[in-house]
Amino acid sequence: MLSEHTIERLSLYRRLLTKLQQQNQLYVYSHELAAISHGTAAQVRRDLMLMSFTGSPAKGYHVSDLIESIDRLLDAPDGQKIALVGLGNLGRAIIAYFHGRRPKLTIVAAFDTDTSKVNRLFYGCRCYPADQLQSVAEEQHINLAVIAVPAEEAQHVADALIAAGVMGILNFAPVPLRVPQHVYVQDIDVTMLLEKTAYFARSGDQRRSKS
Amino acid sequence: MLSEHTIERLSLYRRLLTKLQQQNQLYVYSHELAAISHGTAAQVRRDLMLMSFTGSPAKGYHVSDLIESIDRLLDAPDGQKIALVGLGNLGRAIIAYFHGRRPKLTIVAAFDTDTSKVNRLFYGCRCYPADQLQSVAEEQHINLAVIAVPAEEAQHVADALIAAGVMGILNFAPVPLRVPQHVYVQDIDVTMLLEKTAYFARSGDQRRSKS
DNA sequence: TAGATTGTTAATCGATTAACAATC
DNA sequence: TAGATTGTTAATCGATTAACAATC
Repeated sequence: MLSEHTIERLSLYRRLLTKLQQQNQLYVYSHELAAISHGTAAQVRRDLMLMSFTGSPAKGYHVSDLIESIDRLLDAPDGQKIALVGLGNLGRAIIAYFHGRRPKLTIVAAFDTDTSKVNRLFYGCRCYPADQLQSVAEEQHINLAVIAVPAEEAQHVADALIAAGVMGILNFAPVPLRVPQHVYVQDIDVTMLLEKTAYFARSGDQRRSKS
Repeated sequence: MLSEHTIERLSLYRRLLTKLQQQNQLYVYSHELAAISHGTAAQVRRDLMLMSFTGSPAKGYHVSDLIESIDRLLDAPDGQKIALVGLGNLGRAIIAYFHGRRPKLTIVAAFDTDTSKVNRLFYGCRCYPADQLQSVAEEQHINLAVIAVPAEEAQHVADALIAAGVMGILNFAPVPLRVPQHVYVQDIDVTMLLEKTAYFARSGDQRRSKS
């Protein structure tokens, strides 16, 4: 099927396409799309070919048709519900950022152990006590989660989420989660990425990374 | 030189090694280190070989020697100074998290446009007005930066940082920064990664990612 | 010794890049 | 038509994995 890299780039293309659509630009060339992923025109053409989307040599690709195609691939028709675990600074940043941003991806429940946060609303999203994680996630048919808790709690949280039926996890905790094969985990390890940036800033390497 | 993937894994190995050292474990086998990067023992051996670090078939690798070796590679002898631009929820999460965590990587200055934040201390780090970004970064010989501002401001911020001599940027803003070749940019695009997680959660793909 | 692990090379795998006829 | 871009295949590149003699 489609590789991780291709999916990443399609997500970026869609972001640019949406902006172009707002500017009423009808068509786009592969080299224009290439900029947003720091890629090449050939790569864009290959990505779109993989999803069987075709353009014309004269005009390029039709913007809104392409958005529709990417939507069909990336979005679940009925949307996907997300649980956010951990309402510290990071958790609040995430809930604030995603509020109303991607209609097909909605944070429907937040969880924290802090009783001063429990039962309050954060950007329209209710905070539940952490010990109701599994039951609430199960009831609401949540299938995605963002883990923004300290490292020590992450595995425990992941276990509860998976028991509740969660299939994908965005994990900010700097620990390698042990999960069954059918669960997809995307780690975001800020410390590691900062250390890498520090290294390449010194070594003068000119490569760049998208993650 | 060493690839990005290798540097990423060395950072993770060091994290595990530090924990083992605290537990007074003297030696470690490659297959133990492999777990933290979701990698294989062969990969660990190859990574360590690339940095000319050797172990013994009987005991494995010497924990504190290996930490020292990785330190020598990843850390600048005198440390590196970091500027944090943007003190919203995300910025505060970052400054709180890194406070006292990695001695060789210190956030020495924060910047924000919000006058209610300016001149206050955040975890011992002073917040300067955003328009002093270039002058302060230059004076303090800052060579790394974390960008945690809205997308529209990110390019402007990056330009000022680079003019001040910054060589590496950890960029949370969802825009492709245009930078000169000698500057290393590590993007952390949470929206894109969440969309990818949503896709693979549905498609049942069992791969996993470290970023 | 026997057995597990190491260092290192060769084979495999997958993604990117180059190339080019076909198209508008 | 002339020129730029497309779809698609082949070549290149780099990283991972497999293999195995040497080592403790």
